[in-house]
Amino acid sequence: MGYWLFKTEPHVFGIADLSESPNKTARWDEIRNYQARNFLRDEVKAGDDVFIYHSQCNPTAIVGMAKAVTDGYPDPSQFDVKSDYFDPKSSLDAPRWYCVDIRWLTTFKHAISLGRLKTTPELCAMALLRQPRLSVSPVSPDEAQTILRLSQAPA
DNA sequence: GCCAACGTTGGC
DNA sequence: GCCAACGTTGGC
Repeated sequence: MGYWLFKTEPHVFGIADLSESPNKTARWDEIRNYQARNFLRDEVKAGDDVFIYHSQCNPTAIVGMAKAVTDGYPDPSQFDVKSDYFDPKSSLDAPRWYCVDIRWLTTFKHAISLGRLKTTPELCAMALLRQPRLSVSPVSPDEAQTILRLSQAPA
């Protein structure tokens, strides 16, 4: 079972939107970056755990967890001519973009700020810190355990 | 709002 | 296939 980190801007869609209807799933879509796409298409599997990270806010932080309830599948928005995310170069035969459905699991009592992540030695190799612009990134099992430990106590 | 880093596009 | 120009992201 894998661990991932998904980034989102909370003023658009954040952990509060996920937890609002805890039994519903949310489609994590509109991702238009090839590296992130490759993870969604090839590696994200139903049952994987997903850390949710809030960007473009203060403080930026890992704020909770969700669970992937599907494998990655073609993002419908790429076929919707009315969508801003419509991609004329994509086809049903050869979809270019992928998405995944997730369900809220937990909202951390103590969000883990980017500053705290950066000063935690066990996390120095984290993809989030190495490639800060990548919106879907892998988390190793060791990193996941460290993040869970940090979430249990304030900084 | 600024700016650095990074990703994408398109002419050649 | 290179690379300059341009667009986007995201921390601050």
